[in-house]
Amino acid sequence: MRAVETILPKFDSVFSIDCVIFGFDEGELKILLIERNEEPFKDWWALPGYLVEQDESLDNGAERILYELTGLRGIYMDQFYTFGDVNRHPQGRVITVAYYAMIRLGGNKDLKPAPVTNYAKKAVWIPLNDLPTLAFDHNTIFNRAFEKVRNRISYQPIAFELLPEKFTLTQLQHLYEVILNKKLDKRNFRKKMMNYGILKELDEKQKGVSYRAAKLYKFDKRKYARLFQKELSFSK
Amino acid sequence: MRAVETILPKFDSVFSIDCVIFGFDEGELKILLIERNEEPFKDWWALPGYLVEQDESLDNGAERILYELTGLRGIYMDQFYTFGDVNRHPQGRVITVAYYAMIRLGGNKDLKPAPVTNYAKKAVWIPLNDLPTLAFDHNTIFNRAFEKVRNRISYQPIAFELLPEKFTLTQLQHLYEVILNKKLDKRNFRKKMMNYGILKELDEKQKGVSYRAAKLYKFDKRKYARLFQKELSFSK
DNA sequence: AATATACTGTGTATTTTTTACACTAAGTAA
DNA sequence: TTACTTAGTGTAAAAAATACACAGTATATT
Repeated sequence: MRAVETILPKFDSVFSIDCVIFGFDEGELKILLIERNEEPFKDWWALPGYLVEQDESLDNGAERILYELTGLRGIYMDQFYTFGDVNRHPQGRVITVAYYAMIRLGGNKDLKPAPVTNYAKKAVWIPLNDLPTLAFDHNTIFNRAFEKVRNRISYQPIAFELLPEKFTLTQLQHLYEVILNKKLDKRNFRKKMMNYGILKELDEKQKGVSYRAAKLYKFDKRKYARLFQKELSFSK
Repeated sequence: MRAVETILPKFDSVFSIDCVIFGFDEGELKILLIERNEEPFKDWWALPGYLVEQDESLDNGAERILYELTGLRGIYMDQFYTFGDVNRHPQGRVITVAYYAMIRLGGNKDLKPAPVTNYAKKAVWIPLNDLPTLAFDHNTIFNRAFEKVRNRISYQPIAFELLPEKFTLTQLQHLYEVILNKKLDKRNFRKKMMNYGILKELDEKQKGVSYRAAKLYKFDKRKYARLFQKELSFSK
């Protein structure tokens, strides 16, 4: 990068990041919403998001926002679209870069219940079916994120982040069914999942159920990473 | 959208759009580069792109920039990623929203040779293999765009925009081979393409070749649009 | 101890899709 | 007429996706 002539104006941008954070709990898909504590849209429900600091990259900003609301770090986040309609923000031109993330609810010990920030009064997990009208264009942003996730899960196993560390195949299948909104065939589902080669069978069984306990599985991160190397390819 | 309390500050953002514009000519993939006429990076090669106006949406900005450089309107452009590293722009915090587009070279009568703008001295089609070092982080942006295109074309027929209106199957195959950087099997390729059901066979043949002329085909936009409805789906 | 309950875990046959592979036909140029 | 160059075509084999049903096992109940 070259030295800047001092004559050039200095730019100071204002833009935001919004995060669609998916969680899965009690058989339901949820997203994390905040109740805003600032104008505009004070007291409205909104996606977690905020203006980006001058000295943080987009990815870092997304991580920070997630951290402030959940206490979690190091979660994989995917930047999926940038929204920039002229009137999307009442205070002027504010474009927003949108990310989605998936985190496990239920048994995540690091997950804080309350936000570590003051632009949100509170943060709450809301089932997808009960989404209220959101501030700004956040409903649009959510819809796009969900569409992206639904699409992607059809050919890439991205949903593991939503499950507890140890899970049964039935739980995994149920998660898929909720995301895709359709019933799947048990045997074919298992065949497909095992074929991905990213599940590790544990010597352990489900506990606390009043019927035959299922085997537990773990998600093998190393093999998962390798899977992503060999990309889709056109036939010869 | 609610009325804004006058007490709130007014935001004025500065951000840019950069376009990776693919063309295909004489069997080669090219992209459109400009030679910059402004600081910073005056005289450097760069992706066509500029600061976005306060009153235009992202998509409109992308369209405008394409128009200013090529004289073309109504070209499909896909927003694929937003780049926001802290130091990517020497004048301060300027994030850039990146789009790619595909347009037909060779026989496109509306395609102007020279830019209709003054931030670029000239605009030139450069073969992908000869790309120079570009201004800002534009090499990174290009790489990501190309990766996206390569990936996407493996399962969606997005390359038609690059060909002349009437084309032979061999030309189409050649285009695929260049993008994917591998040889494809002629019979299998034809089978697959015909199966998409978006090609219309014309009662017309190639002209001016010194060997048996091939049938010409046209791309059927209506069927193409319909194809996109039925999305990828997980097996039952 | 017997029985009811509820979910686990498994295999095979069929269909569809993908892949591999090579020669004749048609037009042009000499 | 012949040589040259590309067009155009089919089939068999392999791989992947789909459809489909029942016995096994842990727990709870009586």
